[in-house]
Amino acid sequence: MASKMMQEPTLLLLTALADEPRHGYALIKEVDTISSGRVRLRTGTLYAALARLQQQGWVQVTGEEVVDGRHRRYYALTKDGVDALVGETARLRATVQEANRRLRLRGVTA
Amino acid sequence: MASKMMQEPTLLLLTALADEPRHGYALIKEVDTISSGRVRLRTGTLYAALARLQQQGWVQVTGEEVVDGRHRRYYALTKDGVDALVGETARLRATVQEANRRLRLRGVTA
DNA sequence: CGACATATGTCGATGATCAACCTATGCTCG
DNA sequence: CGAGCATAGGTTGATCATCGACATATGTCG
Repeated sequence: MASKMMQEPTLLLLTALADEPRHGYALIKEVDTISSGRVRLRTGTLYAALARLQQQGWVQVTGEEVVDGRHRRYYALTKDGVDALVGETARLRATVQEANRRLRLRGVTA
Repeated sequence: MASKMMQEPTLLLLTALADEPRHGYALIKEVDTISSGRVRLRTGTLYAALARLQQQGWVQVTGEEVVDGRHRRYYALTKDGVDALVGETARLRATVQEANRRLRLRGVTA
């Protein structure tokens, strides 16, 4: 399992869930913020990803509520989800370091 | 252009080309090394990616040679390719930092 | 002679994301 | 009071990078 690297929307989604549970619409705005406006999660991407991550056991629904007549469903990272995010960031950091090391060899200041 | 994030095989491919030009088969082994054996570039992925990156202007063929009766085609990063890699690593580093910051808020030592 | 490393490539399937659409409520502005 | 926007949930078909399998050829080792 989990042999293939996650894509940027998924990584940002897990990052947006890393500190506390959030509901779908809040995740879209949070990802927008985290990525400095670069990534706007589409609902198609979001709900497909949440369904997939739940099936993988990385994310789970922790509650629902109605605020001002609007329904909210909250999602949270599981222990496995936290582990996955920790592992992914470690691997990415290593790759980024290696890329920058090679760029410096070439004379590029990264 | 270049709105969508590159995937891990592409990132590793650019990283493998970051210090010096390499030929296809050498890129497969180099990516394997960089990723500590985690990512084995399939030739389907490699040559499709090289074709795509050439069309994007990030990679170009810099020479060909025959060594021990075997044909080698060398690929290198262009200026745009270097810029793309620098930008990508900067964005990834920022996301990784943000993910780790949130994980620490949760009490996870990343 | 058979197997393996080196070297380049093609092709159909898979799957994550995108773009576009849908429903519904509450608030604000004119 | 009606239009438009932000909030909140979702589905569906298309796109495209990657995967897995296959194809071809040479040099080397046992």
